[in-house]
Amino acid sequence: MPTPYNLDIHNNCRDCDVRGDRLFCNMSDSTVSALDAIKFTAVYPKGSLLFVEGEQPRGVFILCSGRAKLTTSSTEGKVLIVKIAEPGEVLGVSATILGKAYEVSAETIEPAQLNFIKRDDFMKFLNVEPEACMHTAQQLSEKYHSAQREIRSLGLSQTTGEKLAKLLLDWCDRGGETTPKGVRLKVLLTHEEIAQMIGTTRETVTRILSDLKRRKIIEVKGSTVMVLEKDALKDMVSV
Amino acid sequence: MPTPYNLDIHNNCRDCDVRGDRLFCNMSDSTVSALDAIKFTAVYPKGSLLFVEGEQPRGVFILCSGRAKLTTSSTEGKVLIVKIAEPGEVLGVSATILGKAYEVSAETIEPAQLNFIKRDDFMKFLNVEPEACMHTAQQLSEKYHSAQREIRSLGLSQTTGEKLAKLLLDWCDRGGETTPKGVRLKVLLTHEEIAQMIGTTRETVTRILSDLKRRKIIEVKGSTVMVLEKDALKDMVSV
DNA sequence: CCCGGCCGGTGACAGCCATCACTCGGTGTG
DNA sequence: CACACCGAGTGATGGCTGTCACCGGCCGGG
Repeated sequence: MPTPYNLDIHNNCRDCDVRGDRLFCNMSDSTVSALDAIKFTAVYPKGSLLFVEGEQPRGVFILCSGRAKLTTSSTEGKVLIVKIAEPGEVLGVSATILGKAYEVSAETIEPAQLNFIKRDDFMKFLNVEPEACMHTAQQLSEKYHSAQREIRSLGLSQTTGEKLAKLLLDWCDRGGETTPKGVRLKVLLTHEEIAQMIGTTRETVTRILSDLKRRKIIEVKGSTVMVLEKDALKDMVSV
Repeated sequence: MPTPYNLDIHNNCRDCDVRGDRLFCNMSDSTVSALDAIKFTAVYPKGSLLFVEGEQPRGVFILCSGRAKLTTSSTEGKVLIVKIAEPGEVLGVSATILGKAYEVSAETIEPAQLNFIKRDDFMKFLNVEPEACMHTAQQLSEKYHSAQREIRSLGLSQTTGEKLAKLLLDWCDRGGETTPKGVRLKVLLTHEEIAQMIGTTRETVTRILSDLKRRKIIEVKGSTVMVLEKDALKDMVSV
């Protein structure tokens, strides 16, 4: 049976076949059943705004499949992509727990399935299910960890080239496909979005990528980037 | 009776008179007693290294009194002060929970009292005491929240002046003493350290502060800074 | 088929700021 | 008292990169 957006939909967390791979969802049957009872599953198209920076927290979203970008922006309209969230992550936890406004905005960049849990239900869930609370603490630790990496990269990089090199290396470690020639990456972001990830402008990204091409460190064909000289990238990075 | 470093030492968390004010420590008597059983209290002089970035996590430190700076540094030796931790904060939680290396270094900048809890004990504590787990999740949420603020400031600020203005405004909201003339701040950091907080150089900090003085936005006398025109600072900030 | 919009590529230019190199005053120490 | 050391202040300079401007290619829609 075809499903919307060609997603493999799991209506029931208990029977979810990828549950074991997910840091948060990997909990005992009884806890997951409790989760099933309070969650609302929905499939969102690309570009859906899940929540907006500054908004009072309505609850949390568990990203079952698809990816979402977390952004923050200045009053001048400049946008910073804080993170690309992957399946398994829980979005909006910290704001929900603290009862403070969401500190970032979340927007799907692919069709995505999400489980929404209302704030009250989620808090009760944490209080009643110690295992859930523990997994939430882990999830938050992961978030803090990756936020620290971001801070390091933004604060310590000397040049924009360094930040971009670091980003490419990150991608190599994450979704890279290693080939004899080098690491092949699928980059589904525009130069504009890459710029927003490292806090610079589109033109600068274009220029640095051109430079890397000229120096035969990378090759670009459409949306695939082939990293030929990973070591050369590493040499550019001091963070 | 005089105590080392003139600190008011609490050997016993249960009888601690500031417990109620502390996000983490504000727990039921039974939970706090369990905490008392596994903690090691010690007083550290200024400049003590509690843990170092990259080190495997030994456990967590609860900051009872005094402040500590959390730093991260590049291979080139450039240092970024990620945060000044205040009493009540728990340091090293995320690394301890994940079992990954500490992502920052922690160093006391004043004489400080800390409770150390070994990793195994802490993890058991979280598993056995749901209330502790909940408070840890809150603590982590706070940490994530402040990390996000840092990311915003580092990534979205257009100029160094903007970052410094934002830092001054932060200080006004935190420890500022409001007077008819403006907000009086005690700045116990050197220009060098301020530079490390906003990812710039000492010279630039000196220059920007001089500029603010010339424009009569601030006055500096020794280690006290008087903010005369808070609004002027706000105008400099778009983040 | 043409047109508009989005994305990528490039050049010119100015401005911010990191770097280097001094100076100066205060503090502590031998 | 001389000296070292640290923090602060300042000038000169060069390079990175943000900004503005324009062009070309691609794609989808009328």
